[in-house]
Amino acid sequence: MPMTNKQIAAVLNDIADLLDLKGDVFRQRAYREAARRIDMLGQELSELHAAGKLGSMPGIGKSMEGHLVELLETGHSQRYEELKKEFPTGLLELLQIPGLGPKRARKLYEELDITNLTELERAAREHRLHSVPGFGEKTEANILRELDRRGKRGQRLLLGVALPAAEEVAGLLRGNPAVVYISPAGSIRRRKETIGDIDILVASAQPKEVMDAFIHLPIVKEVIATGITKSSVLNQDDLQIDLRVVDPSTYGAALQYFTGSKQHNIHLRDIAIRQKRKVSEYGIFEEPGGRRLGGELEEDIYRELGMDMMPSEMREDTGELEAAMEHRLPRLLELSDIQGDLHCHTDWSDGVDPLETMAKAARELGYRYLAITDHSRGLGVAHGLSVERLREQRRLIDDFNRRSSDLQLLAGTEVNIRADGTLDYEEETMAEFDIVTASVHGAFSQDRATMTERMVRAVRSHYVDIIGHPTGRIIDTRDPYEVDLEAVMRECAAHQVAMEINASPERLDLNDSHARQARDLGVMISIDADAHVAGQFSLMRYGVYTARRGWLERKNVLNALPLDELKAWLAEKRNRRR
DNA sequence: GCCGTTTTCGGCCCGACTGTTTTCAGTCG
Repeated sequence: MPMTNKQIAAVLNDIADLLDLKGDVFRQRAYREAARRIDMLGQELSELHAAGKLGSMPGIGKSMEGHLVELLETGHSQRYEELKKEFPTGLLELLQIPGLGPKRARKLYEELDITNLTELERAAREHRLHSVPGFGEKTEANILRELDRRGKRGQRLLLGVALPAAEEVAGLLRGNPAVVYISPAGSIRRRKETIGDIDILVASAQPKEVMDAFIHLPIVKEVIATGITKSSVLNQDDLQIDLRVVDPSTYGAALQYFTGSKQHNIHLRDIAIRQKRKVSEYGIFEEPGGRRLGGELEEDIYRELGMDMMPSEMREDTGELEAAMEHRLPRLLELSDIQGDLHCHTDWSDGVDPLETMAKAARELGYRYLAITDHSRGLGVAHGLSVERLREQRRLIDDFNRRSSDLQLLAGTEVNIRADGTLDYEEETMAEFDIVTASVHGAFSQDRATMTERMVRAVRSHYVDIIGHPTGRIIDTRDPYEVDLEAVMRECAAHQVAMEINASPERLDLNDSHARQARDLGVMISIDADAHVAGQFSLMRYGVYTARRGWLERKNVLNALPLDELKAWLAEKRNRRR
């Protein structure tokens, strides 16, 4: 069993930390960059290796390729083992304390023989730290405070929690006359699936007034810090929200900078240097001389470098800067392109609302179609539908469609993919549905080969239109099951089966990089809210964000098709069956 | 260790803040 990407990235990051302790800054950066690339990769390294394509990855040169091959084939790295002999491994824990970097961690090791967090805490409590040159009273107190906060700190926030909180604040401040521009920034603006900090950027010539309004908002429970350029508060849900104020003349440059990602900015500035330009959060400048070329608008930065402006979701340094330079950025899917939702549940299975209520909510969103896809009979916990109840529900759907001119309901199912890859209804029942989503709901712990075979079998059944939440992950709660996703994708492409981006913020499954891989392999994507109550249709936007992060265009998305084209797609598939 | 519209050698983002400093190193985002 070869190491997974996550495991390999963890080893490379450890090596980077160890190199950092040695003071080998640039080599450290190379390892960290390789780890980052691997972490974001849409497919397993072992597959790339098997295909002989490891060396073609950007940021991976001859040496790194050698390390990766060694890790994949032997499960360990000689370089790593040697480095670990130079420093006690507990020293790496110290680097996780904010304010403690490689230089000072090493100093603590050399001067006080501190080799792990426990020893650090003891030394700090005994006030031994400030005997080390460069460590004073405050540093010691800060380290103690951070040690104390450790453990209490929660996980990263889901975008589905962070974005509404940021939008609420932005909405409340937008009407303030001192506010010229306002926008959430950082990973929220890039619509990453999880968020570290909630950052909001304001352009104003009267920062005092903005800060005053901010810290007195009704949603503010506690003011953590307040200054002229930056303030931090806790809202009623104990979420920390940071607000920065900049002068309107530098707003674009600041928004560009604070949106990131860090890698995107580093690469952007590197390109700027080659063009004898300098980019900072204050603008874009000519070098030498420093004449300012722009910066009030975000577009200024990209335009002055000869690039098209790219959506914030793309800014992860995965090729968007090159594409922008060559004027070949994709035209990303928009929420308004979505014509309907192909996956929802009613009170017939484990949903809350009746079918009529769900249909009404879909109509209010302007959808042209909605697939009713309750669970199949084998899923007892979710009140899966028997064949008799399916027939009954079908009559209800037909009846609705006779009365409705604007919204069409499709009679569907979210059929369970059993452990052996067979589907949960007989063939003659499967043949009656307008649309079929098939999903794995149990036996998650099968080995990789079994799970892959199981899903491939479902794809080949000829009755399945969409594979639902294809990896089964729940963010920060349940890992994806072991499966050769690329093999499943190839099968989907060959059999005209779409894959889902489940838009529920705790799923987002497929994720961004998988979605991009699916697109590259020619797999259609269906983006669905998987609503179990009418209000959840609005979660669709999170799926669209994920699709945009995966560079998806309208043509890649099944439910961006108008109803007649969707029906044609489904009919073509049904004709293939014969 | 990576990379190339100056370069196969010699670079590798930029600015702010903090705490410890008499002018700056370390850390962070």
